Amino acid sequence: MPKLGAEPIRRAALVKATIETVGEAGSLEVTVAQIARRAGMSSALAHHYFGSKEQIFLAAMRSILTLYGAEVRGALSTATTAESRLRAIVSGSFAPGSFRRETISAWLNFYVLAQTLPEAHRLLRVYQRRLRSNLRHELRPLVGARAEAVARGLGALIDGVYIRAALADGAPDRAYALKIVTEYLDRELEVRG
Amino acid sequence: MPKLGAEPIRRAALVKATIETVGEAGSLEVTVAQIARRAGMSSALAHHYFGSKEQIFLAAMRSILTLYGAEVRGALSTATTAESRLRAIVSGSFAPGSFRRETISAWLNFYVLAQTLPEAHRLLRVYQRRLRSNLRHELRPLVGARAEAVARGLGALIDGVYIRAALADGAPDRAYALKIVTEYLDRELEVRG
DNA sequence: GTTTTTGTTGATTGACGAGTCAATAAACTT
DNA sequence: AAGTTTATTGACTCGTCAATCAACAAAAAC
Repeated sequence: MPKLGAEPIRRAALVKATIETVGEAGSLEVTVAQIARRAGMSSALAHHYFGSKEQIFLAAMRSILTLYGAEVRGALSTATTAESRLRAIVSGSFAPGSFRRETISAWLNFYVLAQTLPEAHRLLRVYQRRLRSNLRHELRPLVGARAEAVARGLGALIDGVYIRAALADGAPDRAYALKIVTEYLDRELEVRG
Repeated sequence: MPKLGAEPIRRAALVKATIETVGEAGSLEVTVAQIARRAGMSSALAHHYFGSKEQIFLAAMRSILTLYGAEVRGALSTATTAESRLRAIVSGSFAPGSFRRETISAWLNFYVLAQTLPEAHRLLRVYQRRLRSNLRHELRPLVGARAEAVARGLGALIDGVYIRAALADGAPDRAYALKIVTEYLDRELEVRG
């Protein structure tokens, strides 16, 4: 029953299934067969399109990072002032598309993958650098020389809130996560003297 | 060559080897044989003392959390005022005994383990609750009603700084990690009006 | 000095899983 | 209609690894 032009559809289905499977299992120790079954195909086909399990994981990770980037860009698109752009980056980081149970769990696992797989490591570094650079850029006019430090702190705090959400039971509380990070930002933006 | 009273020595050696092996591999996908070899014994003996790989991991995780707790308590022992105690908890969190490359990497992996293993989950929750409760207690006289929120923020930030250190290349920079968290604390402790 | 307890391992079992391959089938090409 | 390309899978290979077991060794107990 070969429909032509199946490749992109199959690849997308596998990426989606990978995130779901890893997220649900809470572990990278999932089999290609499990992923393939969830994506509605044989494991042989998964290997046919991706070549190896490693490549499947990398594609899934790229997908997560791409989605994340898109959500931040989306949030940024309506913001004009430095402060509103800053807040857009933060709230974009917790957009409902990314801040989901399985996505967070998959994210955590990909973090671990980056310890082993150089390409995964590279991907994560690119994301981190871009985030920090964006934050720094908007922070400069607001906190001057402290921009670098605040950008790093914000980045770390976002990661921390993420992984804590991975461990919490029940659905991740978006408003609550946002509140923690926003309050940090508020403190830093307060005029002091 | 059976030396008597070997059990506690063997167990300790296995726990140490587990942390090192997981830390170096950057993954939980290490074999019992690898761990046992590093600890200088056969894999059969590792199974003899721990029963299963799962139990070995749990013992290693308990060890990490115990060490962490001890370092925080140690730092606390010399502090008297609320603020100095608060700072002791923070700097204790980055004590050189805990804030090591392999320990951090192992920590991250155990975080993942907590997604799968209920007992690991429980252990992590106990640690988180205790940390938050300690922080809240010292924060109360300093920031009043904000104590709860600040305690949560600090906890998340510490975790975030930890996992970022796991990804950084080179030795983890203790002073730098401490600086990020300390500055957060400084902002929160500033008198505002 | 024999029995029991504690320590220890090599060899084996049994399961599982990544990746390959040969075969089949439907579409497109000429 | 014959040939080519794309899609698809069941069956198989080969390696790996957790866990078990039988056997051996030394100390303790009796």
